[in-house]
Amino acid sequence: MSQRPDLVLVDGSSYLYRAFHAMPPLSNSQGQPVGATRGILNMLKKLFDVTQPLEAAVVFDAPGKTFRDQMYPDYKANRPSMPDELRAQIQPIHALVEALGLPLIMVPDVEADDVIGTLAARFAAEGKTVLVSTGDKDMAQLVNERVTLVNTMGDPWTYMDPAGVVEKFGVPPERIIDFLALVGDKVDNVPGVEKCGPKTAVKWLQAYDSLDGVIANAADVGGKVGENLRAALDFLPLGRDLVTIKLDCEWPDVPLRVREPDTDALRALYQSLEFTSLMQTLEPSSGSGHDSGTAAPAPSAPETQDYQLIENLDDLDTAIAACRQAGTFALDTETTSLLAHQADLVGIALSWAAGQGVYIPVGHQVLEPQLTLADIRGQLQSLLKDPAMTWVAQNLKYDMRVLRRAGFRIACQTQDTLLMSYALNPTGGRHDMDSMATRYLGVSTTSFESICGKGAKQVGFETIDLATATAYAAEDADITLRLYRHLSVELARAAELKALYETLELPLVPVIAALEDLGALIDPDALAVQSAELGLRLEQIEQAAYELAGESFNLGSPKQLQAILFDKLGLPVLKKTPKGAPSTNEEVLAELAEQYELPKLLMEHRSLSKLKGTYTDKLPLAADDAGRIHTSLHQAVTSTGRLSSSDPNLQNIPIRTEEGRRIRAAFIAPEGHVLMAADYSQVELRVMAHFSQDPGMIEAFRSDQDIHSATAAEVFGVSEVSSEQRRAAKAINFGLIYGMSAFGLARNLHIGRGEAQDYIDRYFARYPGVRTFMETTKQNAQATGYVTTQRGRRLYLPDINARDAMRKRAAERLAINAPVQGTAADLIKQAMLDVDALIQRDFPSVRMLLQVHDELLFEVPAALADQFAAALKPAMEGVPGLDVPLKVDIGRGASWFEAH
DNA sequence: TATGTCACG
DNA sequence: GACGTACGTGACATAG
Repeated sequence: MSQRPDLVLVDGSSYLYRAFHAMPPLSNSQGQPVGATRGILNMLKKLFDVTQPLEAAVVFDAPGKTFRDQMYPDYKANRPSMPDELRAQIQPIHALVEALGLPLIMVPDVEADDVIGTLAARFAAEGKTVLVSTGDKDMAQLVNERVTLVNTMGDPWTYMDPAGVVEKFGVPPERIIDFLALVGDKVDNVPGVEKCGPKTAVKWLQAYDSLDGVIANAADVGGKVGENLRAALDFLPLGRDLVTIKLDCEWPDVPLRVREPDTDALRALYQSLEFTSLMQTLEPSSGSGHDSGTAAPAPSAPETQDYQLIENLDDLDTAIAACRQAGTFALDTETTSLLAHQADLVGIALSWAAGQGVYIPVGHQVLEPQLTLADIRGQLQSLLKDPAMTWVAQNLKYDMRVLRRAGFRIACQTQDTLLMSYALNPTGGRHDMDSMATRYLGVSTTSFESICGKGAKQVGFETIDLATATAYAAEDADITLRLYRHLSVELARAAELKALYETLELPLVPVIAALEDLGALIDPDALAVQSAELGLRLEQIEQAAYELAGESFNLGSPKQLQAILFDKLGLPVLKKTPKGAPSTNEEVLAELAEQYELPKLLMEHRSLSKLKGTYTDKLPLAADDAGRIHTSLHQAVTSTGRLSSSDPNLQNIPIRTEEGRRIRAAFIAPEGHVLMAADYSQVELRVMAHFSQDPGMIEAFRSDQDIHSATAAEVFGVSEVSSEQRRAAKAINFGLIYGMSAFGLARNLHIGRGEAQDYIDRYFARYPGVRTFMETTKQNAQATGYVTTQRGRRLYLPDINARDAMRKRAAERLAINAPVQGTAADLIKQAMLDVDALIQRDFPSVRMLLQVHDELLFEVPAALADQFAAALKPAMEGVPGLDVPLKVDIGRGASWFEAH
């Protein structure tokens, strides 16, 4: 074929297998198989170099069954399932195709052949020339004077036009279907006529013109093969249908124009695949940037958007079937509330292919007709309970809670783009869908605010008209699926981050969802009593303060306070805020309180008004009718891997002061239950011991010593440790975890800098492994740009090589702290999974209630308390990973206060 | 919305 | 020689 074709179609699925078997089993340094990827990449580059078409498509089989399986249950029945080494290469290959600027097409329910046939027929009908690149002989049926095949696997390439088909098969293209039906196809498990090979088939077709002719004259055919032919007569029409390539598939009308390659995306892919020789073929990077682990967004090539409103059961069936065929689908719920425990379903959006999505309204308060939840329940449930299906969500926990609340059971596989992004780079940007669409896909999305307004004027999604709702919701599902495809490729490039996501973060979602659903039970009356008492005391303090100040003022206003303390009363300014104003924080007030009366009152006022304003007044307002508070535990917020809690924050309930502990006493166990608290003892220091491998520190934990006393004995060289020495050692141990300086330690302990430096020197002399750990950690961070936890969680530190010394030192402190804090977070997350499994297996009546960084809180039936405690302790202490033992302290009681 | 402060680990 | 100096969160009140 000498002239340039108008359209080039690539049979990706055929090449996938051929490249896989043709190439040696290459893998890169990560153990990732890359042989087929390399083969297909080379083939595509050469093919498009030579042919230079304006339009093209690389077509792959969509996952799942096809219409042929419906026609013939044994279709492809003896084909072994795809080898794992090949399956692992599919996503990278798809990503490469897109990065090369080639349109990638997969259509559910049909095979790649059918899509190719349909496109070839369509273009040929318009008078355009088509080149089909395939290794599959069945494709010969597509050949005509405008459609040519090329097999690029051999050298030289072999082209097949109509004359070539006759030459190769002995029959013209329009007889190929008949030919294949007679011969059969072993690979696809389509039987033909027993003992009828190509020779016989050609002979018969020449004699009787067509398959119909052969069938009509079957009685005349002699010999054993004739008997076989007559035996096959019933099957032959079906066989013919099976080998016939569809020319009229439905498919997403995506543009087939060949785009410029996306060099940034290619570079990222080549790098991760370790195709280093190909890196040099790319132009220099356009971005200035520091690579913090995420590839630059792909070019925002215009995507067609096919978003449909589902108004009847037929359309619903079609959409559900498409999801089922695809096997992987995005589902996004629209609801009446951001609070999952009071969110009712308003609608469901689904997407099963890029650019496609549907919206199924079930609870809009509009006049337009819509289905009801009852109408869709069966179909949706069948999808969600099917372990062969994969549901992709953005913030899975929310949608999971909403659907469970609506009565659905979730038993399918799940994925969460929020957590994928977080695992890839916790500080790489926000992980909400709009931010991720911009960052990863280079597309901007319709924001919820632009649909529903914001602030006080915001309206519920249930009031939105169906067309607007469809455009918004279907896009959400579409983008979620596209993000999933993108993030899957990125995660495939970093095995340990993939494992972190798959084995820790994702399995934790249902555990946290259940814990949020349960909610912590409080005693609102006790809090109300405390509020009233605090109110009285605060008033007394205010009156006393006004007298001392000589005027009344707002004690809660740092600004007014500054004026009174420093301007009016002339107290010394001990410290300034970052903005340069005189500070009135607790540390300052405490020092001033040694000499003056007013600061002491202010400290008490601050403390009590905090308790009242944040806890005793507010917590009762957050409780539901049953008196339970459903906090949100965020899994993708912190830089280190910890959870965070909000609305309300239950991870900062007071404990350090007596008045504060009264608030804990208002968190109670329900009738017949106890609250059980299980704390990891000194977990961060144990992590430090593990990382540093310091013999002294490890020994202290292995022999279960009081670590602060042990540290004091070592540092101060005494056998009897005074309480003052222990306090100092404790401050050093904590400072250690934070990346302390002599200045910080001095301030904390109220000692001189020299003395603090002396402590630090002595500490490092006794625990030299710790100093080594700190130095190597910093060096590693400087070399790689990030630090890691025991489970491979990564924190990027862009400032680690900063010129600005202050920023550099701040990054160095993070380099030390993040692996420690983050590893502790990894450990307790694993503990949550293990304990959840324990509960499901042996203690189904026990409920996990809260996680507070190193503590888990449970509601336990009183009768089971002993048994559960006995099982809980080894479960938590048994979390693997450290070279020092973990220790768990367990307490229980009628309230959280008593459990401690 | 920014700031200062303080509750927790 | 000066500079700024311990990690991670979320909520509240004030003030602009």
